[in-house]
Amino acid sequence: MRLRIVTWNVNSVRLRIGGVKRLTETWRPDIVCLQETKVADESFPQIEIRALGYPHVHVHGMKSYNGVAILSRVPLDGVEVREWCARTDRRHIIANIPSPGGGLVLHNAYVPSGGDVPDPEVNDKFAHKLRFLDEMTEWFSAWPKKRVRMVLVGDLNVAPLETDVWSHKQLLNVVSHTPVEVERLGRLAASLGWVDAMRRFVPPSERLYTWWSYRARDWAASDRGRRLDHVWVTPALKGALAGAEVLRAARGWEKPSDHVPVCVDLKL
DNA sequence: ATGCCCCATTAAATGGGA
Repeated sequence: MRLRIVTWNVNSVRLRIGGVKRLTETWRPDIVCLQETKVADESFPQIEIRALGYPHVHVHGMKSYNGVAILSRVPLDGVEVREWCARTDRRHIIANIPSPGGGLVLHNAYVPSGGDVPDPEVNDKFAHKLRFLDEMTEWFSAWPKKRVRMVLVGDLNVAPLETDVWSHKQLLNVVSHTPVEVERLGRLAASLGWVDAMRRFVPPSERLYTWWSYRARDWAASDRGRRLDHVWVTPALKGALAGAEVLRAARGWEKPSDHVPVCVDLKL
């Protein structure tokens, strides 16, 4: 069976219903993971989303900030949420996807952006980001390494490779691409031997972005992007990877998010 | 300088994004 999962930082789900519709018509994903929904659970646009063909909607949101959601064509079970860094800021939702040969565990996460100054001593937001990554690393390290079949998607807010940013040199001291964050993300990846699905299909020698600032006069012409959104799978699923794609065109849609959707196909 | 916009709150500013 083919399983297509999409992840998208929508930057307000209520403002992006049209974008979600267009995305689902373009790619026909089985499951859509959203971040930055920016809406309390009781105000989530359930009816509009269900009408797009996703009757199974699991939300974990709050007013104004953060928030994650999983939209699915198929029923999911074991839905859980996790909070990190002793906060309740709604950044992680987990579900089991039934599949032949045992289910998959799906993680949908939104890592803190980290503010402006890349120094945890003077910037609490950056300290929060590093602690968030460290706590996730510790938690994933406790899972059984060999057999676990898991997918981690979301806005990890770190662009790890030199080709994940428009200028490695100019972004070395800019939050999202600093060596300390890249190292922390590397430790998270090592916790379970996570495989970077996007880079299995787009070689590390090629530039690849999923985010372009709203502030650029012409995002496409300047093309100063970063790859902040990721799809990772555990080694047990590496052989199931059948494709990955970035919907770059979505950045040019009416009322765009500053992030674009990323798609992965698994052959199970 | 990369860039000075977008989103949610609430009613003109402010906080957050990255």
